[in-house]
Amino acid sequence: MAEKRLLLIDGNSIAFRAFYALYKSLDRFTNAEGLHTTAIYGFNTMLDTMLAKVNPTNALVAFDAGKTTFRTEMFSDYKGQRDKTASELSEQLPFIHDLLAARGIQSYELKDYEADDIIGTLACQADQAGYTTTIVTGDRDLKQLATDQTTVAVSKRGVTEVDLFNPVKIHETMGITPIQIIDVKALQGDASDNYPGVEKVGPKTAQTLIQDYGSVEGVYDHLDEVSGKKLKEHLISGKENALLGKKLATIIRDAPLTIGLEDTKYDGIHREELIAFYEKMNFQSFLNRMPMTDGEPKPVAESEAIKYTELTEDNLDQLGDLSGTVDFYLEMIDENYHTSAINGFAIGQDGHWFVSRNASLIKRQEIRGLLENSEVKKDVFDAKRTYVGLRRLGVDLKNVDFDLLLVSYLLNTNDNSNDLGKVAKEHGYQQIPTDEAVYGRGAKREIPMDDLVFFEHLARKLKAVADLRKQLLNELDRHEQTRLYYDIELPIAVILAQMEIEGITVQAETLEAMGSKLSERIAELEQVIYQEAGEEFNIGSPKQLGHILFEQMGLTPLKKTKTGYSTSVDVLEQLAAEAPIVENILKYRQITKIQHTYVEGLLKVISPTDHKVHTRYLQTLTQTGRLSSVDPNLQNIPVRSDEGRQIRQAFVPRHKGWKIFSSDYSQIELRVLASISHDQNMQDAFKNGEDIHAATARRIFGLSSNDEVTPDLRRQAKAVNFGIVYGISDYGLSKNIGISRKDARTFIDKYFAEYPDVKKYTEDVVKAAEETGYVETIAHRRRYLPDINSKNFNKRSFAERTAMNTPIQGSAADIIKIAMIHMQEALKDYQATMLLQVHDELIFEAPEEEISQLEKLVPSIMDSAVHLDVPLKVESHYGDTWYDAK
DNA sequence: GGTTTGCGA
DNA sequence: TGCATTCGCAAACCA
Repeated sequence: MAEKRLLLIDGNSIAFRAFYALYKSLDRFTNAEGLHTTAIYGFNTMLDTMLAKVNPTNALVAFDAGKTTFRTEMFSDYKGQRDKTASELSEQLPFIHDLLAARGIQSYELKDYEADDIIGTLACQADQAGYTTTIVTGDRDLKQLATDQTTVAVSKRGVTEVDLFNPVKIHETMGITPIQIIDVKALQGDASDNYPGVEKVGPKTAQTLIQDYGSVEGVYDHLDEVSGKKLKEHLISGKENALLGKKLATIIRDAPLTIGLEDTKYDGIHREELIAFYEKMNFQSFLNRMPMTDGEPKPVAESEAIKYTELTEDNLDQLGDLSGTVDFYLEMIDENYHTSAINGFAIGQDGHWFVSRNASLIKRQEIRGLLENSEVKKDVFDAKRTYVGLRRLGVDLKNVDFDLLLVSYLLNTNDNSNDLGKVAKEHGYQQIPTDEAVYGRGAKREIPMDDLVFFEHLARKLKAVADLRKQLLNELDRHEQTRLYYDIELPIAVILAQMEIEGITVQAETLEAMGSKLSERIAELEQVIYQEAGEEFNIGSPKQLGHILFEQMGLTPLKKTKTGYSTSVDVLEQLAAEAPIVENILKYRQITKIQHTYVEGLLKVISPTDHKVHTRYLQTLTQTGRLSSVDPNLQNIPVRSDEGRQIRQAFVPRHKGWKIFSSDYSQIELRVLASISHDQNMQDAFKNGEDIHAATARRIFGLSSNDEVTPDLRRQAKAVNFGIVYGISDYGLSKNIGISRKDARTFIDKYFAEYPDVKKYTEDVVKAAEETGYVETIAHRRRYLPDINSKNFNKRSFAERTAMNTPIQGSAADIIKIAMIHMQEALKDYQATMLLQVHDELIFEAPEEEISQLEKLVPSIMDSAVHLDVPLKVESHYGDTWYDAK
């Protein structure tokens, strides 16, 4: 038989605790209508914690039913001292009831009784029925309800931390049984409930008396044995109070409840209702955590049966009825859609789902006609993937309208799974299992042999896309992200697909020649290092290297990692003077990095058919809106050291006589900062075409206009500029430019003094994040920061830095995406082709005769992509290889 | 699969 | 008091 676990919550007491726990944040926690939400928020936090802890089968929250109870009947001053409940709290109580309803938790109150009595009665019934019960309260008096099966959890300062009491614990701490708590309280009285008890008898005396005589009655039966003349007198005169106190303090265990245990069944949240409630309360962090609340027993929706038709050569005519908006899904088992097998597809609309393993059917006019028809809207999951896959079949997908993956990413960058089933579940849709569940994972991942399994999964995927369309597009609209989606992200998906398919030519011979030379150097360095170490070891193993350097050779370990000594560059650089081996290790690291990651790595991914590499840009991954690049990553090809930079010599135009042409934004992030902060001083520097780092150096080092800005001062100012963008600390800055922490603090203070509106921006954006739970870019790209109000310093600080950085980095990402869209349109008249994007840089290949036009065209499009308060500056370079485009 | 290291903006 | 600049990808090592 299943275990029965009952969770009983003292509603008023917890609401009260929650309210005062967040009292200091009262003004920060309000919803759009100005309702304070501290108690609701705290209450919900407690629910999350306790539900996870108890995993109850039954739950109930008890409330007090108004001012008068049988206790006030008995003693008119009962609780008479209490201040009126703060209006900021009482206004929240109705919403706590709504919250409970949405969470599927029964709430209950009973006229003339307090919450305690409801809890006492149910706990008593539960004990008899064999439940394990947990009572959550802020009121220590409820400890009297503890039994072997019932634990009382009393919340500590906050609402999530609790002290647990069972009879054993109570005996250990007070030397009495739970029931005797009533007697102790009767003697000592209760200031908050406003009854007096016996004069001069406090907790200590009361406890000792009850330990000795068992109960109030016991004390009076043995009054002559009580030591202390005064005490005896007080006891005699206070007898009536003591007996009254006992009645008041006793929690009723047989209240006339109109419900029973069978009414407390807990089956998990009402998802839609709860989402709506969170939205109304502006509880972004809870919204973000919705998918993660796996600890709760969610109703596992029995998937409804789904009907579908297998498409064959012979029934393609059935697609003739499709019009308007068509749902389409292309299945490719491997992550890399440039090379993956194409395993099948699904197409249909409005309950008519067609599936097939035979991808070549897509080329048939009945299907191709729909996909290529720009009058027919298409709904898909992952537009870019679908474009590339279809292009491999010779089909040009047109007019994608709804991309479940892309919309889901824009709505919440945290939910960035690529698995349709997972994404659907994030949005409360249960009718589709994950790919992992159907296809397996890792080495076992494969398309099911069984048609029934595979086809059903395809059909369900298609239905999920169709079913989620309306809900998600509405949400997009509520986020004011409709334009971001239709004007930026959907067009950029097409352009990225084109760039990926085009690829960039990489000369294997060039890399191979470099590889041979590097191998020689590596072998030489190895010998020298072994010599210096006095033995052979694996230089690439941080563990073995640490052993050699710090144990064998006795160098000073400057930093430790989780697992041992750190041997990172900054450590080794500081040790370089101590032993010549260190320089050689640094060189060895640098060369092997180039060899393994770039020479060998790139050789592995050059396509043998076209001698190109075809990266994949991940459009729905980063938290800021940037792209990332994989297989290979073409956004981190070396450039800073010349040895690394030479890798770029292998990147060449696809035709002889063509050039590589590159344009990059100069200091785009600082310009964005100057614009969104409205800082006049920083804007002036950009408007006057000044070198921003030199200008900053002048300001923070207090140089006069004729003083020379030395390269070192400029370097330091540059570090401060970058630090500001990333949300700096004095510690980080001091480490970065090798100055004392105090000096770093001075620099930052001076910086904020010189750029006062930058300071204001950082404060404002954090404050806005605290209130709304998210930050936004200029194009309304949104990032939720669930940790922004965290009590954990680390988490909160990280969220604060992110709040400052994301609008800057993300707006820069918006800008270059807009530029790319304009660029691709303009290039229709040219042979030149856009090949790569590296965050603030676009790389093209073009015939030499177009170069002079590109030198005007590309910067003019890039710098007019958006209108900021400061000009955007673009620099261009070109050459025979990527290396030479400098 | 996690850790350390190092490449880019 | 603590902690201590953002966003990424990929390699080798090691359990």
